[in-house]
Amino acid sequence: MLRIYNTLTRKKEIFKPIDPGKVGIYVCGVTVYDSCHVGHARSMVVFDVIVRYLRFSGYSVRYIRNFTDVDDKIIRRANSDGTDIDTISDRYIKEFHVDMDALGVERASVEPRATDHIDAIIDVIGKLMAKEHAYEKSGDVFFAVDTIKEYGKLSGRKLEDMEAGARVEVDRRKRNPMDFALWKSAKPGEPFWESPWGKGRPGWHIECSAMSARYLGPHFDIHGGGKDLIFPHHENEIAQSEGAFEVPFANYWIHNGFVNINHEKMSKSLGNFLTIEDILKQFHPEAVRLFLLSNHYRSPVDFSNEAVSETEKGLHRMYALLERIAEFAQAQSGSGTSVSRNAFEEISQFTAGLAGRFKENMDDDFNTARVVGLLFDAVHRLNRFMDELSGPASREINDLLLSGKEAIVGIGRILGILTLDPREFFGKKQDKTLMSAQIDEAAVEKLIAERTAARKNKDWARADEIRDLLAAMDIVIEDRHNKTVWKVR
RNA sequence: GGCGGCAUAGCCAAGUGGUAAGGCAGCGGUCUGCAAAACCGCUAUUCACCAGUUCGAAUCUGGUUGCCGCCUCCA
Repeated sequence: MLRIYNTLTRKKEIFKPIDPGKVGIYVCGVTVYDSCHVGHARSMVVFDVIVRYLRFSGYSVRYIRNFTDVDDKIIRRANSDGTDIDTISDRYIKEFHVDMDALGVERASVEPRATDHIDAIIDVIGKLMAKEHAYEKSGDVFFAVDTIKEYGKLSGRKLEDMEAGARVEVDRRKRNPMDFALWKSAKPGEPFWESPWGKGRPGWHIECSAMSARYLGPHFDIHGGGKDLIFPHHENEIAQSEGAFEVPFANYWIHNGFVNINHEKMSKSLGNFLTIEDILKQFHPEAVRLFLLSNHYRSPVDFSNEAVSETEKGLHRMYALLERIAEFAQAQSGSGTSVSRNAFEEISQFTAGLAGRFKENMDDDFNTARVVGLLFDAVHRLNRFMDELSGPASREINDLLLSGKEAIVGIGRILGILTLDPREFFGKKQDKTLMSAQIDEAAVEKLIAERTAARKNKDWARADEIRDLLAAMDIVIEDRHNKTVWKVR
C-alpha cells in the first residue's frame, strides 16, 4: 500500500487514486530561458522515478510536464539576443530534452507549452471573471485572493500574516496586495495575444491551471514540483482552479527538496549553479541519478564533486558485481563446485525477498535512499557468496546467481540505473578517459601483454614497473585467475 | 515579523516508540609474487543540548542552541 507525504496535509497518507488503477500527475517543468542546472535535474529525476514506480505498481499513469515558454525572463533573453521568444524557447526545450535523455529521464505523456494553450488560458480567466474571482484594471486581469476562503491552505499562511510582511512595492490597482496577475497587458515590443481584455499575455500561474484541466481534468491525483513552488505558484494554482471549476484541485501535493552547493541553495541569482551539461562531462549520468536518489527526495542534498565521486565508486561496485555474475554464468559447466547448504539457503531467501523489500521501501513515500542501501546489501551478500565458490558453479547455483542479478537489475530499472551491460558501462568509462588523456587502447593491451610475459618469467620488477606506468594513466589492473583485466579509475 | 524544515560516526546518509541500514574513508587480516578486486574483523553504549511522558525514545512533548528554506523570479 503506497503512502505519500502530502504537502497539503503535512502527513503521509495512503494513496487512493480517483479512478482505480489510474493516476493523473502534473509536474511543473521548467521555464525555458536558459540551460538546466542540477536542481532541475533533481526534480526531473525524482518525478521520473515516482512515475516509473507508479507504473511498476500497476497504475496506468498519465504524466503531464509543462514548459513555461512565455514570461519576463524569456522576453528579456530574446531582446538581449536580438531574437523572438519562440526561438529562445525552442532552443532551450531542445536542450532540456538533450539533458534529460542523457540523464535517462523519460518523456512525459504530454509536455504542453503555455503558448499553445492561450485559448484554454483565456477560457479559465473568463470563468474566473464570471464568478467574480477576478477583476480587470486597464487591460490587466488580477485574481482576487480574498474571494477564496481557503487561500493559503497549501503553504500554511494567512492573508493577514503575509500582508504584514509584504516588502515589495504594491501595484496600487490591486484590491488586495496579494492579488496576482492572470493576464498582463502588452507593453510596446512585447509578444501578445488577443483577449477579451485586450492584447496581452498570460500571468505565470494560470497556464498550469489551464493545462492541467485540459489534460487531466479539473480534479486529478498528484501535483508536483520543487519546494520553492509551494508559494506562491502552487497556492495560486489551487485558488485559480478551485475558483474556476468549483471542484477540488489535486489530491496529493509532492514537493522535492533543493540541491545545495556548500549548504547554499543552487540558483541563478547566487551564481553557484552547475548545468547538467557541466556535470555530465565529469560524471556518469547514472552516478548523478544514484547520487540524487541516495537522499530522500524531500531533504536538501549538498552537491559536491567529492560526494558524486563517492557515489560513482558505489555504482562501479554494483556494475562489478553484475559483471562478476555474468562471468560466472559464462564459465559454468555441468558439474560445478557447491557451497554449504546454509549459504545457499541464505542467498536464496534474500534474493527471493528483494523485490518485496524494494516495494516496501518505495511504498513508504518513495524511500529511494533505503532502496539504494538494499542494493548495496545485495551486492555485498552476492559477492560473499561467490567468494565461497572455488570454481565453475553448479547449475543450481548459477540459476540462483542469475536470479539475484535479475532482482538487482529490476530494481535498477525503476531507479534508472544499472541499465547498461557491465562491459558497456566500463567500456564507456574507458573511452571517456582514454579519449581525454589521449591513450590508445591497443597500447594498453600491449603493455598488459608485456606484463603478463614478465610475470610468467617472474620478472616482478618489470611487471610492477608496467603497473605503475598504467596507474599513472589512471588505469587499474586486476589479475584474475586466468587473465588480467583493466579498468579506468 | 510570519510560515516551514533540519541537527545521527572522520565524511555522506537511512531510521518517527522496542534497543543505531547502507556507502565513502581509515586500521588489522584472508587472498595475491606484490598489488587490485572481493571477503572477514574493528571504527556511534549512542543519535545538538536540557527537562518531561513511557516498562521502553534517535524517534513523542516542552524549552535552549545552531544551520537552512519560503514569504520576490526560482526545480
